[in-house]
Amino acid sequence: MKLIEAKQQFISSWGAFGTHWGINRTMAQIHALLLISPDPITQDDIMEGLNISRGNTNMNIRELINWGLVDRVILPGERKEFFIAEKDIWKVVRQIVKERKKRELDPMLKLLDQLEDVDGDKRDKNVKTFVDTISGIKRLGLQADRTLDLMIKAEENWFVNNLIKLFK
Amino acid sequence: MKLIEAKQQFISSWGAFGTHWGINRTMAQIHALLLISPDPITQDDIMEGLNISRGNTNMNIRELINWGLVDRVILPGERKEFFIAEKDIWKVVRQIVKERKKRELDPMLKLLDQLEDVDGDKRDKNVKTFVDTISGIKRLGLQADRTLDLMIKAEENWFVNNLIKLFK
DNA sequence: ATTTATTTTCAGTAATTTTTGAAACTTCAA
DNA sequence: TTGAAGTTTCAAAAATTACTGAAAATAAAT
Repeated sequence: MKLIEAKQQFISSWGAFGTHWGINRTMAQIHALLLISPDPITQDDIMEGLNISRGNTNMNIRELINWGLVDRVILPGERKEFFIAEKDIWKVVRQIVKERKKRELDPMLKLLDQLEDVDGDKRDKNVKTFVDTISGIKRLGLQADRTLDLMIKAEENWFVNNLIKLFK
Repeated sequence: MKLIEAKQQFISSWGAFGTHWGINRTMAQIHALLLISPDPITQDDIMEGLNISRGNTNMNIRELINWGLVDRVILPGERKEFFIAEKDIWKVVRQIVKERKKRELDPMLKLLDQLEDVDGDKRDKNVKTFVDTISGIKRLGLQADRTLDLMIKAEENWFVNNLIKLFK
């Protein structure tokens, strides 16, 4: 397969993949393009590479920067801004885990705390089922929380090697 | 907080949560409603509980059944079909992991295999960056694949206890 | 067989999300 | 300052995704 063709394929698939995980297609595609670009590139490069508008490009780059996956770089002598993605995929994953945990898991746990102490008699099976469900989810959530925290701190090899040892 | 209010809150939040993970809002809400229902319920119960149409209800129940999260049950003497959700949240998570792995991770790994042997000289930095990116993702994907396979097979306590030990 | 209850399908509609592009804003060099 | 280059914003349009409801299909009862 030719490089140009493979790049297209990768960008397109990465975009489709993103949509299955609640990430918008264009954002994932910009990320893909940056991942396979050896050097920093500009907004115009991205617009051209993906055939998208300036506004769309700008918004999604900003979002990628917010997620901590992309950095703005200023090249000496250049007027335009350039962008570059973190290439170490393990760091990328840790960064995504960190952000999603903060944005989703933490608020969910807070909510579950409130829901857990609903009024009513636990002998009422409606109350019991509700409380049991909420408690079960909370317990799982707390475990995920702890595990992910440790994962975020861990070094790739340390984590992976241990997992391999553990499961072998 | 009153039970009825807490139920509403849970259903609504579970729906919102789902949308962040590529699951459609209604499907997640139906799942939530079933999780907190002590006894099996009918399509009409769901329609009424969530204020949605028959068609929508039917489609999303079918989807939940496909995901292995909900079962159809026939009650003796009843004409209508009833539905019930798996209540053990650890089983639910394993089932979701299993399905998403099959639907998303496996195809992605297959694609990466193809993309990895792109034509061209690795001394060309465009080729090198591309291949390195693809290889990095593939390596991570393979590790995730193995780990998740073991997780799917594992018992809750076994897995969690080991992780806790590992990270302490 | 016919009627009645229930489930499924799907074309059309509605809601939501994403994208565009032009105007406003900012930055910097002359 | 002024203006050219570059960036950001956001209302409107387009695209995508989800939902409705009535008709068709299926299943059970008489």
